[in-house]
Amino acid sequence: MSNLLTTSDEILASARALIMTGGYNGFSYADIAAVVGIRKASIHHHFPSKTDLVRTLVVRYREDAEAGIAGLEQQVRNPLALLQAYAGHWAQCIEDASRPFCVCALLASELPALPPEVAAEVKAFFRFASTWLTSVMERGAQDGSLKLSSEPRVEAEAFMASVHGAMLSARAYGTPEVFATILAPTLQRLSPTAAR
Amino acid sequence: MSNLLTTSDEILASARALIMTGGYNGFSYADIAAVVGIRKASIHHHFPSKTDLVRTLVVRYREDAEAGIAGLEQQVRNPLALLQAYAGHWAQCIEDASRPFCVCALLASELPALPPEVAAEVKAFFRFASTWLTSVMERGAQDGSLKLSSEPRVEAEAFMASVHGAMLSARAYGTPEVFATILAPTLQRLSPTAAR
DNA sequence: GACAGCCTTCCTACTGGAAGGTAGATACAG
DNA sequence: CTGTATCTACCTTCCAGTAGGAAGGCTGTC
Repeated sequence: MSNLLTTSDEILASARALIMTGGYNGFSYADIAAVVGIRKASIHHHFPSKTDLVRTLVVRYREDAEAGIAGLEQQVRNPLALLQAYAGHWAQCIEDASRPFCVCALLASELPALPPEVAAEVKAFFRFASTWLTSVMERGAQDGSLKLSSEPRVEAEAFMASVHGAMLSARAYGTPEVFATILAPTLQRLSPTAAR
Repeated sequence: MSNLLTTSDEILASARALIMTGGYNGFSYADIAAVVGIRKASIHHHFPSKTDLVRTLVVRYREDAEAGIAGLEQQVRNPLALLQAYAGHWAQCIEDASRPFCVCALLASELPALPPEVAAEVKAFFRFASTWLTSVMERGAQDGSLKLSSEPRVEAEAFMASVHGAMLSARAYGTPEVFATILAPTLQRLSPTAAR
């Protein structure tokens, strides 16, 4: 109780770490119990079913992302800088190896095999990210800080796809730098200072 | 014996379909047995362990890809057209919903949780795809059929990342068209006829 | 041609362990 | 004395994998 982290927070944190390495079917309550230092049954007290656990995990993940982006928007005004900060966030996560993959990108690849409640939340995360990126693209097109070659929504989807694909490649090659290498030309292309 | 498909081929085919929906941990020998119409133990006769099964599946997958690309290279000479054909292949797979995801892209997301033998083969697939795409980019840069804004290898990695990310988005949104929508501007940008 | 042996394929039946989940008791705080 | 958090003990189901045998085809030998 007097801990900095509540038990349910610890459960969620270790579940996230486990999902990031092996996906939804890649972890069990026993794995979490071993990490957190409690018994399986105690986890069921906090999250009656695995579906409950992962659903609240994804909801929390989106809420954190929303808060993080809201904070970023207050610090950074320039749309290009926002995209760079977004890419930089993931680059750091991948290189830290502490959070080497976006939970939702990983869960999205398993979508058809996920419990419907979890799948719905994963889809909601994609819509949220897409909506935000689209708004950044729109602002960039208006104030000239971004040079778009397609509609803002299409550019946003393409940007998000690049980020997710680059994560996958970084993981496949085992070389985190690959992420930045792939994102650099993508950001370069969106920059108005780029030649031709 | 007189079948068009051998039993082991049928096992591999249904394993591939199952992996494409739920990944490595998302299927069991029992699932395959139900589809193929034999007993679990019979699968063990063909593939002693799950690792064996998936490893040969990935090896076969890469061999098929190599053969497919070799055939494509004989039909199509123009590098831009090669990239379009490559993207078109995946677009068709996704829309057919028969093969809605690249097996290796899916397995790559689970890499840290995969048996080492399988992980090694998945990595080999990524290296193969990257090497081929790099060679296409190099030829395109030489004969002017592609307009690169970075080194061929970087363009190849970025292109592959776009394809994989677009697959993920198409799955997340449940709308196959998203794949083509994302790939279109990517191909457009590589085309020499594109303005600026 | 018939038998014998072998190989392949598939089967039933089983094992040990891990999965998600439940029942019910205990400890303790407000 | 009620609610929260944790425990032990257990359940059912599923998992990958094994043992051993039945069926049938292929081949060599007499």
